[in-house]
Amino acid sequence: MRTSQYLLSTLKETPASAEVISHQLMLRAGLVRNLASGLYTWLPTGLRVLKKVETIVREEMQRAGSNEVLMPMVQPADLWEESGRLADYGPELLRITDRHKRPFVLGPTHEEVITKLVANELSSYKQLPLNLFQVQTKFRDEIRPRFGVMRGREFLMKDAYSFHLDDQCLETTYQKMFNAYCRIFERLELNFRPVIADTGSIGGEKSHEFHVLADSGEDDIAFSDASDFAANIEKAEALAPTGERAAPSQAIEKVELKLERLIKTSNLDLKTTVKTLLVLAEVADGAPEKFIALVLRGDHQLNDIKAENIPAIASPLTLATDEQIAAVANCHISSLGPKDLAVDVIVDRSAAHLSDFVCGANENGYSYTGVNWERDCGEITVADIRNVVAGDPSPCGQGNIEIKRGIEVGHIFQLGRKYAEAMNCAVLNEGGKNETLTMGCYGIGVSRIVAAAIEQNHDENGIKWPKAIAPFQVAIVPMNMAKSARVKETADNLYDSLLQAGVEVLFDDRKERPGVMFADHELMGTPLLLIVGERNLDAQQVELKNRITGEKSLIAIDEVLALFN
RNA sequence: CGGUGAUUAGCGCAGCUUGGUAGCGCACUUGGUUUGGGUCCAAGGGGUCGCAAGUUCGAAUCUUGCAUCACCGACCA
Repeated sequence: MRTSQYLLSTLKETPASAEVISHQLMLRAGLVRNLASGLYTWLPTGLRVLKKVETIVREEMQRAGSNEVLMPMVQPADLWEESGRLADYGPELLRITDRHKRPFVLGPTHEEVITKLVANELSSYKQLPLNLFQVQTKFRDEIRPRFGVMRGREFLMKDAYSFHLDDQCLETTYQKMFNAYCRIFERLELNFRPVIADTGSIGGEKSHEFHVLADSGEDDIAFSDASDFAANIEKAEALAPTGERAAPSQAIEKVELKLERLIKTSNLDLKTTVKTLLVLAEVADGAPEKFIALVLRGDHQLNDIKAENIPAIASPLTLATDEQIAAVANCHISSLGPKDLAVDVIVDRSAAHLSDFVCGANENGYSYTGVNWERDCGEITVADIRNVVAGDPSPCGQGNIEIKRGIEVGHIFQLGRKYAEAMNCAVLNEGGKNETLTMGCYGIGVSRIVAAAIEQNHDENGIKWPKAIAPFQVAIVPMNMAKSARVKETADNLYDSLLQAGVEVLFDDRKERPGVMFADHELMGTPLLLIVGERNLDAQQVELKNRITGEKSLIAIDEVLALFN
């Protein structure tokens, strides 16, 4: 490709709307342009990268035995009615109506369509297992699209679905997909981790997320520093502290200071205090509202998901209002404490390990010191309700927890029979009986990967593409071609021979100063530059510059082709 | 959806307090100059100042409403 025929569209200045580095660079390097909130046009350079990611994903899915299909983006709302998700999915599902007033949705995912398809196509267990995938545009009407294509409303996704008669077969495919995903992210040269995940609203038993590690990521991931263990922070178990709890050594004492003041004035370690939260309890329909107290060590944070998973606690988790707290404990939230509280108390494992601790006295402006659980607070329930923090022992039993930010680029689930049951997806088994299938589903955010790759591979001059997804393999940058016939001839010849050899080459034939060309190619992240100048032509050489390492070397013109074999 | 802020040329911004017919830098066009790291000089094109209503002799500027965009939060395979 010659730049004179190409839409380069680089920008010197950073558009004000771009927050994260990948979004800034994607705009500056001319990869995408914004159309409306969460909607992007892919320009030629961006599309080249997107297609390369897509190709790698496709190749590895096919290698793992998945068949490519293509399903409509527009789906009849009836299907969603059938699965029960029309009501569940909420406003993220964009609903539309056709000219006959029939309701449709823009597909945010394709479980319904694929399950319906398979229900119609399969009739015998002999056709199983079956694995189908597509690369398709999805639409989710995100509450807050941000970070460019990282969280757009319309995005490109590879989604695969597998169908099985039994759980063991599903497990085998799940493992296969797990391995295929690892291969994909290795080929993309991304620093990634598979992470144990919450199955969330989609349901099912087993699930892994694949995260690209980057500070700008939206998810917190807990790692072991001594093993492969990694889990979404929502899912990472906080183990009970080891060893015996120390015996009470202090007498309980009431002091006239708010807990907050007490911590400040007497240099109290937060780890020797507990904080108390009041949340709604789960009650039968029609029963009066009831509350439960949750107690955490002062330095720890409540994990909403763990709390919600406790049956006694109302889901979604709802914190009591100031008025409700006053009604229960006759004090402000800052003076709540577990002693003599008129509601059930659930204590986090770490808080439960404390002795002689400090807490609120359920009386405005007063606290207790030297508190001990059984002696002063009576019966308590202990549970894991906090977020893990760096330094906690890893739940895998080896090493300690480390926390990093990640960008979720892949997610694999064992779905189970939820959709197959709803859509009546069954085959005849060996005994001639109808049997409902079990399913897996496996997603990869193709467009998000482009952004994630930039987050991990850039410097102050621009993008540093991994070789496998660079828009061009090499750019020819001629020095003062307009004045030098020799430079022009050499560059032309190099371009022709590289093109013929099937190399993706960008020939910068603009009448620009060298600095402008260098800056543009560095911004776009082309891995190799071939610099053709008078300086080296007498020796029949051109300069080769590596974008990643910054290394420059001279190379004989007739050896250039050999670089790309 | 709540909180905050923004909306003036393709991009980045000033002008608004104190109303008087719109400006700077980059980009773009033309000519010259320069040519191994974003040259320099000159001339030029481009804006119903987000939309609507109101106040006023007169509104980018003041008032009201609406829309869009972004940030923080809640939400999220």
